[in-house]
Amino acid sequence: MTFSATKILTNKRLAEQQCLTLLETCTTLLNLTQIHTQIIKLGLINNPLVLTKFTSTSSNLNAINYASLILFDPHSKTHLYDTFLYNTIIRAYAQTNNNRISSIEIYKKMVVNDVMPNKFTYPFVLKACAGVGVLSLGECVHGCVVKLGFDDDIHVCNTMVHMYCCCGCVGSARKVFEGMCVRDSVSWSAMIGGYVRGGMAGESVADLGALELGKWVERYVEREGIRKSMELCNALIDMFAKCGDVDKALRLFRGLDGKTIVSWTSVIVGLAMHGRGLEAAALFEEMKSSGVEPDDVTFIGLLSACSHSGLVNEGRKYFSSMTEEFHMTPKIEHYGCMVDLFSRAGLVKEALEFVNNMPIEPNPIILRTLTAACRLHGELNLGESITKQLIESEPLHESNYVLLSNIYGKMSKWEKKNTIREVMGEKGMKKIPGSTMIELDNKIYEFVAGDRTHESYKEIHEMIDEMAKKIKMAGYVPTTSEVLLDIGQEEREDALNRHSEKLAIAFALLKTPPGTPIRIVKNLRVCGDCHSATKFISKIYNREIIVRDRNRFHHVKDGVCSCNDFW
DNA sequence: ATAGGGTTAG
Repeated sequence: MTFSATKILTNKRLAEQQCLTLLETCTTLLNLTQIHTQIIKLGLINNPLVLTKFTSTSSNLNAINYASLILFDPHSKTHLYDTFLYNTIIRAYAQTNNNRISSIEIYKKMVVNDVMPNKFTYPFVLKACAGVGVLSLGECVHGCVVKLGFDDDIHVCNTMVHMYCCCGCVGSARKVFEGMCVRDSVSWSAMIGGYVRGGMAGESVADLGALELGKWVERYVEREGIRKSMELCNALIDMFAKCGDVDKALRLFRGLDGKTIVSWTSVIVGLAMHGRGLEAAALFEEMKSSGVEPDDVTFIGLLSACSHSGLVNEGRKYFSSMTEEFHMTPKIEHYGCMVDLFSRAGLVKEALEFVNNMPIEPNPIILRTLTAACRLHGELNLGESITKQLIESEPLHESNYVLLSNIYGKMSKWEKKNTIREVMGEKGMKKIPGSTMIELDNKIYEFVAGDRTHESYKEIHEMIDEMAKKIKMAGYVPTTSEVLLDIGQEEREDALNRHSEKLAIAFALLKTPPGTPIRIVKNLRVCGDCHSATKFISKIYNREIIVRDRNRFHHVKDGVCSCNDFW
């Protein structure tokens, strides 16, 4: 009797072990189905170890899907482990790239089935919301957190900060952050990361103030003696670089001991944004000698650094070193960087040849880079044909139409250009209007082209006229060919003068004492004419002008821009 | 048995 009981027990344990081993090696859905049958047969459906294993095979989407089937399997009576099981499945989905929405679906089922979420549930759910980026959903979850009283948990709050930041709502993130009674280094990294990304997303309000805010954050962290973890330092480096003080970022980086690949990559990317390609390349070499292996992200940073500084040969060299020296397979992103490198440097033929010889199909992003280069360097027919293909493959992507319309503008095919605009109108698409922001005396001002609503409208326009006269005398030639409208020369010049960059600069010249640096933020890429005019203005008015573009910084001083005209 | 933050070209 004793013997057989032991035997059954041993068998059970053996079966359990067998299932665990099977799950360990399982790769396909078929295998999973078989294992599931086995699990039911062996009566292991309520075995927590087996179920955990089932759900934690998270790298395998099939396994996650199957695990969620098990959860709703009529054979399983999972009362004891309900919350835990839901949590593991929610976590598994939250960690995938494309199935975060399932994570939220499971959470909803959890609520419907009256299974109580616990404080471990919410970081997963919020992470999924952050990944999906839907604010309303996140807000709803926030409401549940408050209702259940989990808003006093530091982990939950940290993820809420992260979630709001990812949804582009830095203000709400800040509110949660302010409401926390204890903040640790994770809270700060999440908040700093939010300000940085807020800037990148064009939520310029955050990022204009961010340099001052950043300094304040650093002082605060120092004063409170908050542990400066590697993640926090890397977030600070990234923030200072993206808020315009790349030297500060470099100093912080130099002071780090135990630099990780993320630290190196952050600072290389930072230098790239500021057009300091040679320094980025030098740092890359230093990194190699210090024994840190570059990864694919490092190469994106490095190649974009070459691209933004016009270092074509270096870019080529580094691209081939990826395969030859580091035995990596370049991804579509790296090919994209190379196309961008050639395009910026005006080597349209090389760019085209490169695309034709690529071992993978170019994606729409690469094709758009190529057509933009075609437009800029006069290969209009080629540009037209590629853009038409793009519209066919992505009929809902607004920038394809803008590109084609601009190509027709450059060809002076006004009728065709108008047709495109009409098509866009019919489809309810609109070109994003260019705008420029500036912060003066703690107030944010936003300008759009031809703005007449501003209180100082008259003064600004007088200033612009004066600016135009002075810089023309110094040799500025308005690039009227960039005005893609069917109008005469004088009207073209006038259209250029009403660009939002020029309005903001004129306003700053009026309102700030001589010699003060001017910091402005654009939502799109800076236009060629404004770039040229800014250089002249910096010299004549003796001002340093720092322009933050959609992609990068331009430090304009004494008639020279840090981008060396590659952007 | 289960948790949070940092790097990515156009």
